Amino acid sequence: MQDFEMKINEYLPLRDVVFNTLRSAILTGKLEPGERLMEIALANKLGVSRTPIREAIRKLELEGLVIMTPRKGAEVARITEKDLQDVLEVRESLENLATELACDRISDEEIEELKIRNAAFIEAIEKGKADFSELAELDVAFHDVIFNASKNTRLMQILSNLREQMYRYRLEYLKNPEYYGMLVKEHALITEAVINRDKDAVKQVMDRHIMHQRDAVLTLIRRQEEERNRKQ
Amino acid sequence: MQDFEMKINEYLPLRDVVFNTLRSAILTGKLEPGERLMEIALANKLGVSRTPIREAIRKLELEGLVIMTPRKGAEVARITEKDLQDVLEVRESLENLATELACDRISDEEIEELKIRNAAFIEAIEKGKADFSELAELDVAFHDVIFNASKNTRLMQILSNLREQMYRYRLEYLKNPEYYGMLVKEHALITEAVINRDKDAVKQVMDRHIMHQRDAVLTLIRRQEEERNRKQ
DNA sequence: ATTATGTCTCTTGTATACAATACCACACCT
DNA sequence: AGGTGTGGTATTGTATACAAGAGACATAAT
Repeated sequence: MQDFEMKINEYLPLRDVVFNTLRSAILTGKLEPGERLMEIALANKLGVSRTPIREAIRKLELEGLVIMTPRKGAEVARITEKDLQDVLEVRESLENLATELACDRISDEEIEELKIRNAAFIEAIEKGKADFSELAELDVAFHDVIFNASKNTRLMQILSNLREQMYRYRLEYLKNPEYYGMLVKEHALITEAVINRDKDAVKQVMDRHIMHQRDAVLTLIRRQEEERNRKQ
Repeated sequence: MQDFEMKINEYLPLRDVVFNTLRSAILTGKLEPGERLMEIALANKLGVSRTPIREAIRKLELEGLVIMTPRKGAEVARITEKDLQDVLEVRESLENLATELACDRISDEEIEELKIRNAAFIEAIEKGKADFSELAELDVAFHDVIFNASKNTRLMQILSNLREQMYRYRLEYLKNPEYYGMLVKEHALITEAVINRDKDAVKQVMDRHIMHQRDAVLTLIRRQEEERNRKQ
């Protein structure tokens, strides 16, 4: 268990603070897959009682980030290749839906926003200054504009959840500059297609975008798998 | 607050029993939208302490069935027409995905299962004996075969969640015999198309199936809305 | 040697006690 | 009359206490 700390936010209940803390610790790998989440240990570490810890774990459980076995406790969910494949299959379908809806429903302000985010992402990549998590955030911001433009709350919620499930892997993926050119080009095409409200074009490029991400992530997880096997 | 009781299951933690109890009370309307969920009251009613109640509420919160306002408490989420529209939009896309995947991946045993479920549903409708919730269950069982055949765990999970969000409305919808003929026909077509692994046909009929359901549910919720307005 | 059993400890599950906050009612002031 | 303040009460938030189950280890029986 790597170190992680709580950001204390005066007006958020402790359980939510704990929830956010644990969540991001899991997503960034500070809590490793398979690691047990022991209430007392976490409570001491974060300086609170077991109650908020437990309530936070309940939420993580429902989100699928931790697995509970009754009377045994919680552990960080292990993500298998199959899990990722499943997530990617659903994302492919829903990102498409979101982008098509965005074509119909995006407002002029949102179009401006999209242009700005796109430019920011490109700039960050080309200047090569941003670190990977900043890059990830810029990427998220770009796609969020499209999600929001779909005007479908439920869709946005499901998609951001699916995206978070893959956060770890996406981060690794953004560390590999070999993909940058492709990413920039695809974002540009997506932006253009959405602005023109051209659903066919959007579908094409979005399919490719997700497919590339899929390939990259799967390559990555397979490599990790191999390493793990070699270690044994 | 209508009456509802806990099914006591020896080896499930109380929090999960409470969670399931509250959840189905919400979905079937025994707990009405906007109703406050007060911990002590619920705890007394269900004969447990506040702790399991609170943990159940945390999960319902994440699922979107209750809305929390810090230091004020939880209330049953109000479902607007917009919410339903959003859910239906996502379902449309995902049911399609599931059925297409099922075409590729369905096994011979599952095909047999599908035929059986289809026949059972048709029989129940034609004999007119089953009550509405039985009918709903048979319908669910039919669609579940397809979900399972998609072999995508995440997809199955999201879809059954979305379906549950609409449970109330679907039940009303099944009370109206005017839809029965259409339902039976569509199920038959879906079965046939999946068996033939004919994705194009499947997409067509599934689109129609969901569209019809969408229209029915939206008509319904609008009628309810009017009634509510008349009452005031 | 292996399996069964019992005890000890660690951890979770549940209940309860205590703290803090929000809401409501009533009175008071303007 | 209307707004504002103040206290009391109801409800949530958090901590802790107690109960019970699961795992580990040791010991005894076969």
